[in-house]
Amino acid sequence: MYVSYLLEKDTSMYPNSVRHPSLNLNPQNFVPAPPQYPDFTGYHHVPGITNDPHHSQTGAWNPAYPPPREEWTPYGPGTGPSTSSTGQLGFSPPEFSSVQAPGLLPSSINTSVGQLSPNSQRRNPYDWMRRSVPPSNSGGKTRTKDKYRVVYTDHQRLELEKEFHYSRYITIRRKAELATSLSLSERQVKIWFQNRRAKERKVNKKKMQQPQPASTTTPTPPGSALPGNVPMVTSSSGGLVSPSMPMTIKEEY
DNA sequence: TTGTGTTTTACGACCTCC
DNA sequence: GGAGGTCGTAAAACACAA
Repeated sequence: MYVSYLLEKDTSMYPNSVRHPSLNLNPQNFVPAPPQYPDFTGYHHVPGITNDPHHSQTGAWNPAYPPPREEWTPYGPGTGPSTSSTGQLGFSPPEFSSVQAPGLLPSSINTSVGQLSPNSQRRNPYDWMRRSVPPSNSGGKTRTKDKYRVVYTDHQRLELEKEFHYSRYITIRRKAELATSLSLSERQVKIWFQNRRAKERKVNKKKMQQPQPASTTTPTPPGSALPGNVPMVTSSSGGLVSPSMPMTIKEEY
């Protein structure tokens, strides 16, 4: 997905991440950084995701992530008409920098906007930014109603991806915070994580079925066979560890 | 423009854990 | 029993070739 490519690609965006080196490790093995939610007494998350340790600038995505995708030219100025609004919050690019929860995104994202991707021919590089978003409230949509599926804004997805990269399993507290800051419901956040894990498993599965080329340009994080770098604490990804036993992380508190 | 394949939200069924 | 996990699936949104 696009957002993850952004995350994976632009290491400068999240410099010095403390997360990734440990993604394949148990939190206990997480050396340099504080363990993943070792207990929430150690995780002082302040409203406004920014302050959060893992979102802080001490954290960068490990370059071990997959190489940039050519078409990935993120954060261009959304040109389309549609950057409009999300069901929950409007994050049209202009708003993006002004309205967004302070610090939700590194400033580099916003500042770099126009610089990336000159490329623009058959496909507007910013197309992905212009997702159509339901005009109004996303809540309350059901399958029985005409429009039951909302499209999350890129900002929402980015933040979710960031969180996902930090941990495949979100804590209750983080879920609440994220939901609040992204104007999503906790249920949506939960489901997003579930779907995201499913996607990751699917991708990993696919990769495992394909013969691995001898060399790739994709640096692989230590301990991880997968560029997507999945499995950290958890067991479930790609069946690397007993897929049948979802690891319920009863974190926090 | 349209047809088709893929991705993204959302849900239900079922399972495990507390 | 409730919360949250996976798995499978529906359907909207999207990408892209013809």
